[in-house]
Amino acid sequence: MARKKGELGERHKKILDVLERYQSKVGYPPSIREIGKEADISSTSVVNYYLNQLEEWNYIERDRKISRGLRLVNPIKKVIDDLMTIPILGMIGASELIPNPSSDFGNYDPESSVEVARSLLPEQERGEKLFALKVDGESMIDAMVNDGDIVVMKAAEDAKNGDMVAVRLTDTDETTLKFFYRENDSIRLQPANPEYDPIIINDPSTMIIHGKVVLVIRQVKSSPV
Amino acid sequence: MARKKGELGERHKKILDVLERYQSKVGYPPSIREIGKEADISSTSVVNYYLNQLEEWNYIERDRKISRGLRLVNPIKKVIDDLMTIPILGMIGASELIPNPSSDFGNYDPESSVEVARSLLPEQERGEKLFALKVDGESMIDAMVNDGDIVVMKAAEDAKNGDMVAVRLTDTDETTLKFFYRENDSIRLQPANPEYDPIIINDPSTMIIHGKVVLVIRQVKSSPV
DNA sequence: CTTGACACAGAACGGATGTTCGTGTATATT
DNA sequence: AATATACACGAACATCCGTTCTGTGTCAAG
Repeated sequence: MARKKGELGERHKKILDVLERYQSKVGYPPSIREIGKEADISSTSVVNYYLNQLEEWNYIERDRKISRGLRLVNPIKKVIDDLMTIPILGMIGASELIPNPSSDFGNYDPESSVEVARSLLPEQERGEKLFALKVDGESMIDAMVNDGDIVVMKAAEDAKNGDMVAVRLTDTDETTLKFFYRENDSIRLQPANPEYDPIIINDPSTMIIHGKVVLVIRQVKSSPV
Repeated sequence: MARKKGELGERHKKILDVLERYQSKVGYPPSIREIGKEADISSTSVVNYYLNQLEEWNYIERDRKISRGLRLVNPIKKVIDDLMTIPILGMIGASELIPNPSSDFGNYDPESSVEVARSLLPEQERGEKLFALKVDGESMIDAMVNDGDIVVMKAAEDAKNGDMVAVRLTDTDETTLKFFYRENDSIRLQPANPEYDPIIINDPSTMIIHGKVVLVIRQVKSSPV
């Protein structure tokens, strides 16, 4: 054989190079004819021939019958994994309602979203659908969360022990952030600041869990005082 | 003039959202018919109509006559330069010394660094040389900063009113985070939590400013209690 | 010398996809 | 009322583009 199986020939490398440069320069993948032009291959079938091999060897992925339906396996994943855009769905405060996060994805607004490096998120939350809320007011001081802080959350109706959750207490009609503990016959909501006392819930129906807190971000600008 | 500048209709937002999701999920841009399907628009001409507007308003770029020949304007820049890797140079705690940040910046260690989206940082700090410290212990509760939090800072020897600074008090030998105010003949260090009292410094030589706090990040995993 | 695997080219086919046009419906403006 | 404008639909059209088929040349093994 002219080339050991699994090793890339000149044209394979050239095509991969074209793919990478084209994608990063133009913003979308090249067509077969464009690849041929860049890699000095006159026939579309030959380009197709090499693309099939590159796919088989797992250098690229192809979507059949789709124009420009191919992508590099490595770089794309990197780009996707690096940065997450998390929408800020609303405010959270003393007597503030949280908008339903499960409403469809019609809420695109570049003004109200935070970008977070995936590496900042806990391992198991990186693939989840997250949303963010901006803290309004100083009612969450016992959670060590300040006015203006951004709280990144995952929607949830239930929680495990030790999770920090956003809960709404229906009798006092307030929303707070607390650590969640299920005890014998009650639920203990523990503030992050040990100087504050926990809340004991005996009737679970007076408490609604909105979500689990994943990340708190405080952008320090200038003093509020 | 088609419309008031900067105002996006419902369908504009939806299309931008589809564009972003599709691109980041699939790896190449959607076709006009695919956009229509995702955004509940039945006619290709209507999708084309909105794409033309989005192009005119500089939200996207289009290459005519080319399949899937469109790209978002923002995300490309996002990938290139919107991620900062900030080194974690050490701990900050009750009696902990802060290593000199200007010493050796050369030791790149992926284990001890945080990646932060530039958009999270205040405008004027984005080009600066930043470093991060991990909070050790619960001595900064009055600054509403918890054990394990990551504090992103900029090195500084001086501060302006309203800045949050990391200061070391030489007489009590402790390092804390406080809002900085220069008053008549003294300096007032104000805790972020209003329930704590400020510290008044009469002798400036007993206080060393280590840096200015830019960002606080709290990764919520499980309860410390 | 065959044989067959491999690399390559060109052309033709047909589906995928961007573009254009005719039409319709609100709403505001004159 | 008449006109203009923004928004919307669907069909027809012209390309764009992936796929497939036929054919050529090379080279090593049988």
